[in-house]
Order: sequence, then C-alpha cells, then structure tokens
Amino acid sequence: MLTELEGAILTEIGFRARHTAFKVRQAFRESPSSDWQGSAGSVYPAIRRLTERGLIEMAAPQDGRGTRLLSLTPDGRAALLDWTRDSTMALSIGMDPFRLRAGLWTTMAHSEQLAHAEHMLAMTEQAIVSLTGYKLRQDKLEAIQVELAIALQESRIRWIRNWLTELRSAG
Amino acid sequence: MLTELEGAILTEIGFRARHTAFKVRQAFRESPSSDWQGSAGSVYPAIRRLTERGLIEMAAPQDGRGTRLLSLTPDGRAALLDWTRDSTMALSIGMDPFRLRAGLWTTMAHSEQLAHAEHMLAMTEQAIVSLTGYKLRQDKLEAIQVELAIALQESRIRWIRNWLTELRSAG
DNA sequence: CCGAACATGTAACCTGTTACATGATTAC
DNA sequence: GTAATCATGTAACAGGTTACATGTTCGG
Repeated sequence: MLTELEGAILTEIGFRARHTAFKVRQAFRESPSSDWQGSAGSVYPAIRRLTERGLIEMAAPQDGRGTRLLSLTPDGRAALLDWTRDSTMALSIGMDPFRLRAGLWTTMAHSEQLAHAEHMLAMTEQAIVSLTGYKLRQDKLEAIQVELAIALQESRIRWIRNWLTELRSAG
Repeated sequence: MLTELEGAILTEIGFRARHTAFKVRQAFRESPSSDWQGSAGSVYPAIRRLTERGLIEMAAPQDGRGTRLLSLTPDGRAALLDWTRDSTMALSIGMDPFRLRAGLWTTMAHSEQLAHAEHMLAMTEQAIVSLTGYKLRQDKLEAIQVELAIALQESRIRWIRNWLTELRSAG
C-alpha cells in the first residue's frame, strides 16, 4: 500500500518525467494545491523508502552534484496502478479549509456576512483566473489536476452565490 | 494562529455544543469527511495546548469518570473568529485523493478507462446518496459542511461525465 | 568570477495515529 | 451483573516541516 505522498512521487517520476528527487520537490513546490510543500525532509526519505521497497530504481550519481536519476521498476509501476485504482480512497472527502470554515460564516451578523461573502466571491474569482493561467503552462497530467482545482473553486463560488442570494432576500 | 485541527476543535466546543473532549472526538469520528480520525492522541493534547494558551476553559472534573466540561474563553472566541476569517487559508486547495489520481486514469487503455469511469460514476452517485441521508440528521453547521462535501462529489461527477463523453466520442 | 539555480541529504521538532491503560455510568 | 457506552489520558511510532549543512554547475 502506498501513501498519498508516495503515490504522488511515483506519478511524478513515472508519468511527468521528474527524474530526480530535486525535480520531484520542485514539482510539489510549484503546484498550486497545498498537498505538500515538497520539503527535502519528506521527499528524500520517501524516495529512499520506495527504493528500499524495490518500487524505484536509483541510478548511481551522474555528476559532481550527486545527481541521481530515478525510474519506476515494474513493481513500482504496478503499485502505482493499484494506488490509482483505489476508488474508495479516490472518493474520500479530503481536508478542505473552506468547508471547515463555511458553517461559522453563517453565524456572523447579517451585515458582516454580506461583506464577507462578497469578499470571498471576489477572491475566489481571482483564484480561478490565476489557476487558469497556470494550467496553460502544464503538461496533460498536471492540467487535469488544475482543471479539478478550478472545478472546486467554481463549486465554492456557486455556494457563495447561493449564500449571497439567501442573505439578500433575508435582508 | 490556530491550526486547522485547533480551529475545528474550537468550533465543536463553541458552536456545536461538544462540551467535553470525548464529544469532540466523537464528532470527528462520525464526520463523513476524512479530516481527522479524532484520535485520543491528537484531541486531548490539542485541548490541553488550547487551555494553556487560554483559549479554552476547562472546568474541574464533574463525576467519577473525570468528565471535564469545556468552554471557549473570550480570547478563544476571538481566535476562532480570526481563524474563520482567514480567507487566504479558506481559499487554499486542500488535499484531494480524487484530484491526485484523475490524471493517471486518462493514461490507461481506452477500454479500461471506460470501465473505470463508469465504476467511479456509480460509486460517486452512491456516495452522494449516503451524504444526503447523513445531512438530514445534523445541526446547521455540520449540514453546511456536508452540503459542501456533496457539492464536491457533484463536481467530481461532472468531471467524470465529461471524461466519459470524450471517451465515447473518441471510441 | 560570482550569483543563481541545481542537487543531495540530515537533525530537531511537531503533531497525528495506533495501541494501550484505566475506570465510571447506564441500560437491560 | 454485565455489556455497551462514556470518559480521560499516555507512550511508541510515523511522517511531514523547518532549518541546517554541503557542494556543483551554469549563465552572464
């Protein structure tokens, strides 16, 4: 069984041509979703673990910097496929900072709710613009992730609009 | 600054009448989102930390079981409000197991994609039914969270349907 | 030549999970 | 009386973040 981080790492190596730990880290750091920061302390140990389990092959250092080319072993590819097809996990409802807070917003005073809703609406729309721009510069796999991130922001917008409508009709 | 767990705990105590650590744990365990398991090893220490920071008031044990009633201090209420209104955090894109996997699905063989897409569609629809049933039994705050979880599943469904359409027109 | 980017890795810390330990209260 | 539930808490472990440590390669 792979953790979410391990699955993501194998995906980067096997399907997005991130052939070094450094590039995997870079991909995580640049990703607009806050899944992981791609900290050295998580990525290097995880790659070592995956290597020890025979899922990643690590070539000998290539240059003076110690650059090590990574690739998936057949076992690694199989493990990644299993992880990918785990539909129970895929359908689970992850952490969502928006969802965690939304309930409390509706307990604020009416005028404060209105102001906050409008602020959130504007900021979410801006987030979508920036995600859309980011998506264009990505390969297909990452583009799909961004597409889904945009879909999430759009569903937040729908919720906010609905909230605003109720507020205005109640006002 | 509060962490996501701390914010959620203060919300349970202050706005959902979970007046003991035990009931806070219960609320987390029963929640359909996989935010936290509500393990004793996370909740009790977090509540102790929040008490030490003066955000929670812990009454003396009430009975032989050592039941301790919890309530928010004015500082706790203020900290929770700050946490709630942190729109940068609220709009961030959390971990999503679906989003992490979706890209890889589109690299599978055509027939496999079709089968998987149909399977995911059916399972997601079922997840919505069960969320809808759960929502009815909840107070307003939790109902909103479930509402947003349903919206997430619906946006996944839209994506799957779109994927299916493309697959069928390409087949 | 010099700064930015490339590249690897470790150690201390924090926090969440699992498993353990203990006991009281309640419903049947 | 006894099983389920209520109730608190700790210890070992796992894994992610931050900060540190080190050295190379490339572009101007």
